[in-house]
Amino acid sequence: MEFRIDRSSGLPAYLQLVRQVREALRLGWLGPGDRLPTVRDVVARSGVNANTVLKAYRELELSGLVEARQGSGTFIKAGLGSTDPEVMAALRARLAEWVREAREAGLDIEDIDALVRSVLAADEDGNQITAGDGVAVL
Amino acid sequence: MEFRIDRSSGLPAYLQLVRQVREALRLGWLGPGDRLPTVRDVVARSGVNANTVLKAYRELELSGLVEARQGSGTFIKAGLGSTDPEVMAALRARLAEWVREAREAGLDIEDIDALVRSVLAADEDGNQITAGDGVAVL
DNA sequence: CAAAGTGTTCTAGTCAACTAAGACACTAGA
DNA sequence: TCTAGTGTCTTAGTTGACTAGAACACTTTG
Repeated sequence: MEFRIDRSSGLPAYLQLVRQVREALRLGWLGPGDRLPTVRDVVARSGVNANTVLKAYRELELSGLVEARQGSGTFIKAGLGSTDPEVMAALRARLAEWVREAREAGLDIEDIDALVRSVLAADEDGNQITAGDGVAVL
Repeated sequence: MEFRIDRSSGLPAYLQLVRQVREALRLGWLGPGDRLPTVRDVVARSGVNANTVLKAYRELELSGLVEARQGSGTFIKAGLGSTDPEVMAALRARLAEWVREAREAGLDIEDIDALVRSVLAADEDGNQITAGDGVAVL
């Protein structure tokens, strides 16, 4: 497991860590029994403070995804991704192809990002009732 | 132009505003001469403080995208999206189709999001030298 | 001119995120 | 048993995001 902390993104570091673990679980890169990098490991390599890492790990523990064993490490407790890895790989391949097409059409990363976000937002609106949960639409 | 402020996302409100204006420019929804919602408008509808909105608009102004005219409003100064609208629409349609497939395969929004992010991250790594710019890879 | 609507500034304060450095408690392995 | 590696806690402090409320400056319209 490798973390990427982007300090310029505006998103709090501990949330970036949480998100990345969750994503790794979604994608099947991590599964029950796997050990996360040690707190000191993350600290040493990213410069993030130990308390920040701890906060991320604690949040993951509270949501039941990991289990911290003092003296030994932090381990994945439950999985998240329920999708067949092969299906996942196929979808991934087709998405990668779409990205390639977009790039060939001259779009840069930000263009692609904007497009993706707008499509996902539209999809979310059409399929789920999320209004009210802290989301204001004006 | 409609803004969506998601207080639970962890991303500062003013950055959400900035991002949404930039995205609208990328997608061609906004162009030079268009007027952004007034500061008081955003305040009234979202509950965000005037200073927060102002901070977002100021950031957009600093990057040369909008122009604030005191007493009259804030207007788009320059465009961002350079891509042909038709090409954009085509790409959008194909992406929407991909999303539909993903949903049919049983993926939920978070699965899709994780997949998209990982593909985009891989793409970015392969095509651009972004190391060093505040991004730590561990 | 007057009024309404616009961006702008100010002061004061709260809260979350993060840093810093150290100490403690527990576990696994030599 | 000792030691290195682990998670955990404590205290103290800095910074940025945000809120609150008010006032000011300017433009447009009637």
